[in-house]
Amino acid sequence: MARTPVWKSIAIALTDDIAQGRYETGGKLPAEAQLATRFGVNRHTVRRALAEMSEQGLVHSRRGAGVFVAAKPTDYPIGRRVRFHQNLTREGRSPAKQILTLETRAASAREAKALQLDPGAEVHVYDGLSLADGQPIALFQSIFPADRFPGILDALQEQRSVTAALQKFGVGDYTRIETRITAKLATATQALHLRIAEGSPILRTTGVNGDPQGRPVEFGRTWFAGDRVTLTVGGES
Amino acid sequence: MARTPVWKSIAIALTDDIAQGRYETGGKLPAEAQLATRFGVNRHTVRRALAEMSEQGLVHSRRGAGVFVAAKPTDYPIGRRVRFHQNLTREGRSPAKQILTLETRAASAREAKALQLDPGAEVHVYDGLSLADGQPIALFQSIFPADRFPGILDALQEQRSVTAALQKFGVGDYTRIETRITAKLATATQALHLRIAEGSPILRTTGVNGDPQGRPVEFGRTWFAGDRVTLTVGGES
DNA sequence: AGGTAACATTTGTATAGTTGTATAGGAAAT
DNA sequence: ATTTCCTATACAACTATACAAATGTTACCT
Repeated sequence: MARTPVWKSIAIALTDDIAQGRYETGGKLPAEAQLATRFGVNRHTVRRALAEMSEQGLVHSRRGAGVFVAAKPTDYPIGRRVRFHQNLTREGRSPAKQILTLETRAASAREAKALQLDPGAEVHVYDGLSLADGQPIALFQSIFPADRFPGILDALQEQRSVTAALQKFGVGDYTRIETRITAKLATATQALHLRIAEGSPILRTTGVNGDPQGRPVEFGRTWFAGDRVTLTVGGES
Repeated sequence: MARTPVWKSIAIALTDDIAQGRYETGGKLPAEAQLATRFGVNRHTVRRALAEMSEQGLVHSRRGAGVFVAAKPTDYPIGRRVRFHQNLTREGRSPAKQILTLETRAASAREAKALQLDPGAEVHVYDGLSLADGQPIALFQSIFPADRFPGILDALQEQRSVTAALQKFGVGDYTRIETRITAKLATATQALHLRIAEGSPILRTTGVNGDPQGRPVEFGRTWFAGDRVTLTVGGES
């Protein structure tokens, strides 16, 4: 008779707790030490159970903070119009953006080409972090031509929304000109922001948005946490 | 596999930022709290990174003010001609002098001997602070024979430059007759002026400058902040 | 103009809590 | 005998929170 290991039954019990809604998604589980006394076992045994659940993507832990119930993977449509805020509210999730850095610098060759600028022209750069229900979803970098959008960084600082900021400059609508998607591994800093392990899979998309006249207005790069996002293509709306 | 600690990768990222010139030397870094949100970690983790960088002399912090990019150590040539202003402008740094006290008093035995004066003769004393890019570099004390340079204190008060002041009295050129260098620990008052910790290493130089005829015109003592200055000897120009 | 008081900002310090990792060893199943 | 499961302990790394201390800024009064 192969008895089920203790840790497995603990994992089942905790999984059930989550399913029953006793711990809400995104919420914190009791500390490992507390769970250990609750189940009357050593902390390591609880850890073994949590490791199993973590591997299944049910929970994720942050050193020093606690163990959290993982949110469901996000479906993120990549169509002609990509609007972060819209994408998430449609799914009933609460989006948020966090500014990491705002700076102005000379464009790299790659950036200048994408935006059809002279090499070395000035660009405004917006580095940020996208969150859904408080959980990091993606890192992004938005680059705008400085001469056409002077002071756009101030607008972004106030509202954080690219759509709203561009509207201030008379760009009421913009659509994707080009999108590329590749797979990468998370660097240390990326992993830090996205709260994933170093070396976890990352979806990187590179895209250029243009105004109705076809002039490029934004060159954007986005790094999605592969475990939390599913990109969907097609099915335009 | 020993993963690199989070604080280390932050220190590396910040060091790189400084090296890339994103934060100019002498300039202020974002507040610890801001850096913490930018890197998505707790403030203490940022502090750990800053502590490492501070130990390496890359930054220094002032409570209530901020964290500043430490200026690179200054190469200060001690040759036959020591000109503070020249030394720094050659390195592309902006020098400044700050007067602490100007007074006239009787020379001590040591001072009288160095200047070849009768014991108890009157001397003018110029206590001041040298700065590079706004950062304190050294405390100094310049002593002049009062009978030969009456009213030199007024000249110094106007221009603060020893070279210019001596020129007013017909000393167009002067060179080092003698220089001594020793190491000390900073006293409380010295530390205050130099903005270093009490007990930090201090380079003390004692020197006598003389006119072309070999007559001593100035007896000077300088206390350099050991962390910020490297004295270089030889390689006359 | 100058001083002063109040306030907000920022770094320094202390304490406690939480997860991550390493090591060592006992008990039970194969 | 060996392997797996679990316990026990200790320490490192990071978080969370609160408060102290120094600084810079601004408003206001004289």
